[in-house]
Amino acid sequence: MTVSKKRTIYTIAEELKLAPGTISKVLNQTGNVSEATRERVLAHIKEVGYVPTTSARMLKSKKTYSVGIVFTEETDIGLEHSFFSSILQHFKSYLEKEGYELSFIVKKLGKHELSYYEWCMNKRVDGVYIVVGNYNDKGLYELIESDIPCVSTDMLLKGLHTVVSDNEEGIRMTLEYVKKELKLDRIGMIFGPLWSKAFLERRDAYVKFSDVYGLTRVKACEIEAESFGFTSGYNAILDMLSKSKDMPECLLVASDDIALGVLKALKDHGINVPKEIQVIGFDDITFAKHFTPPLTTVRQDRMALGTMAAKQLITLMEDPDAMIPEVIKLPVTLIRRETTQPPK
Amino acid sequence: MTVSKKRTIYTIAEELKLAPGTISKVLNQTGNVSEATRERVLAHIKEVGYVPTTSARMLKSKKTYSVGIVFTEETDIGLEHSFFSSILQHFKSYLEKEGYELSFIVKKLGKHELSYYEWCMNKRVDGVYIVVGNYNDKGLYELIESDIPCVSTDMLLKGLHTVVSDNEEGIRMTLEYVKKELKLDRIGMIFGPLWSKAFLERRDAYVKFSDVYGLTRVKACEIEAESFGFTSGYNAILDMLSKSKDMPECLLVASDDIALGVLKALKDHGINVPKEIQVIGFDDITFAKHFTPPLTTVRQDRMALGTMAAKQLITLMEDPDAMIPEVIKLPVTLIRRETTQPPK
DNA sequence: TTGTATGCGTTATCAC
DNA sequence: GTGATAACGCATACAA
Repeated sequence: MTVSKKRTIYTIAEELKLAPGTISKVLNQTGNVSEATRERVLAHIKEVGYVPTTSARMLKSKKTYSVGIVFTEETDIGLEHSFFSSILQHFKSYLEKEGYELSFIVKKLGKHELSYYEWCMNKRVDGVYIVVGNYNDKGLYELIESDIPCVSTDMLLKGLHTVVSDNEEGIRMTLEYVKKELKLDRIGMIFGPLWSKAFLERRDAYVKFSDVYGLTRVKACEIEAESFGFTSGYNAILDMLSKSKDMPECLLVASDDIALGVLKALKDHGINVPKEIQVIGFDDITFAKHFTPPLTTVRQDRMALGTMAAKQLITLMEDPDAMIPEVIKLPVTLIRRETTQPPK
Repeated sequence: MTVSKKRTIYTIAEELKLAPGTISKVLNQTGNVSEATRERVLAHIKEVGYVPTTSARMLKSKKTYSVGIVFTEETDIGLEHSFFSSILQHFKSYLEKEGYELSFIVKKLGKHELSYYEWCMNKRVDGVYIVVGNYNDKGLYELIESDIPCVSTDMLLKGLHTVVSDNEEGIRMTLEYVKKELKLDRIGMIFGPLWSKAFLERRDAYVKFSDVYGLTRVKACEIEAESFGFTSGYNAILDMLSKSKDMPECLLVASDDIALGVLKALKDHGINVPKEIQVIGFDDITFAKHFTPPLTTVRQDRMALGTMAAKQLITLMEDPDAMIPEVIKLPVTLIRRETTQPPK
C-alpha cells in the first residue's frame, strides 16, 4: 500500500476545483451542498482515503469522539482483575463500534500534572466511564459534578449515572434457593469489604431476606473479608474456624474470587463441600465453573453491564440533558453447580 | 474547588502583562527567557492550574505524549485474558509515570473508517504498543513498516522491536529439572497453537532439549491444543486418553491456562497428579498457585515484560534511530509446586 | 530578553 | 449552492 501523501481539505478542494469550506460542509453534513457535488466529494475522499485531522477538528468543534476511562488500581484491582476488565472489554467493543475511542485518564501529561477534570477538559473528551473508582478520590467528585457526562458500573453516587447488577435480587433468589430447594436452615456469609457499595448491598439483602425466609443466621460465621482476592477468602475461613466449631449448613460468599479462597481453605482443612457445608458465590467469574468442585454462584451479566454502560454514555454524550434513569439495575441469574446439593 | 475559567496562553499572558509567545517559551523551555519571568510564569501557571490544550499543541508540534495500543481480541484473548492485561497494566503504569497517555487504536473515528496507520497519523501518536497482534492482520504490517516507533511483547517480526520471555531457556530449565531433580525419563507435551511464535519456540525447545538431556518423548502424547484456554487443555487430554494408554511420567504444557484444563481433565478421569503423572505449566498465572494441586510452572515476569516494553518504546520515541536491540529476551524462573514431586 | 506575526487544518458565519 | 474569511490555541521564526 502506498503511503498516502498528506491531504487536507485544501488539497482535496483543489483536486476537485472546489472551496475548502464546501468540503467541510459535506464532511459534516451541514449547510447546503448540491447532491451532485456531495457525491463527487464523498467519492473522491473515499478513493484517496482522506481522513480529517482530529486535532484541528477538536480545536474548532466540541465533539471529539473520545471517552476517558477511570480505572483505579488498588486493593487487588486493576486491569488484571478479570471481572472489571471483562466489563471494560464489552464497553470498549460497543463504543468502538459506534466510532468512539477510549483513553485512560492520567494525572500527568508530558510534564504537567493535572486533575481528572483538567485532563478531560484538556482532551475535550465527550464523556467519562468510571470502571472502578475509589470513594476517597477527591478528583472523582470534581469530575462527576462537572457537566462532562459520566457513567459508572461501580460507584453509586448522587448525580452519577450507574449501571449495576441487582445485588438485592441476587441475594434474595439465593436465599430462596437455600430455603426451598436446598431445604437448609443455618446460614453464614463471608462479606466483601463493606466500604464497597456492592458488597454492602449484598450484606444488607442477606440480613433482610434471611428474615423473610426464616433462615437462621450463625453470627459467628458472618465475617468481613479484608480484601477482594482469593487470599482474603482463605483467611476469612481460617478466622472462622478459629472462632467457632459451630458451622452453618450453607455459606454465602460475596464474590467468586473470595469464594474460591474459601473453598480452598475448606478443602485444606478437610471439610467437604458440599457434604459438610455448601457454598454459594457471586459473579460467576470464568474460573468458577472450572474449580473443583464447580462453584454454585449468582451470575452477573458482564456483557450487559459493559454494553448498557456504553449505551447510557452515548445517550448522555449526544444529549447531556437526556432524561434517563440515574441507576439501572440489571438482572442476575443463579447458576446451580456442585458446591450446593439439594436433598434427594 | 472552583472550576477554573478557561485559560489560554493569551489570558495568562495578559494576567502577567507578558506576551503570549513568552508563555509558550517557558512552557517549552525553548528560546531565551530570563530566570525571573520564567519563575513568575511557572508560579502563576501552577497557581491557576493552567494546562496547555492538547489539540492546539498537536496542530503545531510533533510530540503528543500519547501512544496507541493494539490489543487484538481473538481466540479467547482480549482484556479478559489475565496474562496480557497484566502486561498491559504494567506497561501502562510505567508510561503514565513518564507522562504518556494510552489510547486504544480503533478502526473507526466518528463515521470515518481508517487503518491503524491512518489512525496513528491522524492522532499523531508518538508510538505504538502491540500487546497482542495477529499475523494475518495486514494493517499491522503497514504500521510496523512505517516510521512510527512500534514495540511489541507478542509478535516477532523483522523490523519490530519486541520484548519476550526466554522461552527456550524456560523449557531447557524445565527439562533439566525433569531429568536431574525429578529423575524422570518419559515425557510428553501439550503444545499451544503453533501459529503463535511463542508456542512454536516452546515446542522447538522441547524437541531440542529432550535430546540434549536424553529424555524419551512419547509421541502419542504430543498434542497441539486447539486454542488458548482451559477448555482446549481439557480436550487435549480427552484426545490423548483416547489415543493411547501409554502415558508419560511427566507432561509439559505450553501455558498455564491450558495446563489448568489438563489438570482438571486428569482429575476427572481419576488420574492422580503428581503420583501417576506429573505436570508442568508455563506463565505462572495468578491462579496457578491456587489450583489443587498447585501448579509447577515456569514464571514469566509480567511486570518486567510490560515495563521493559515501555522503556524500549520511550527510547524509540525520543530517538527513532536509537540503536537498541530488536528483540530482548527476559529471564524466566522455574516455580516448583505440587504437580511435580522429586523422588525421596 | 521580550514581543509580533504567521501558520497548523478545521468549522462556522457570512456574503455572493 | 458555493466561496471567502475569521476564529480555535499554540509554536516558532523573526523583529524589536
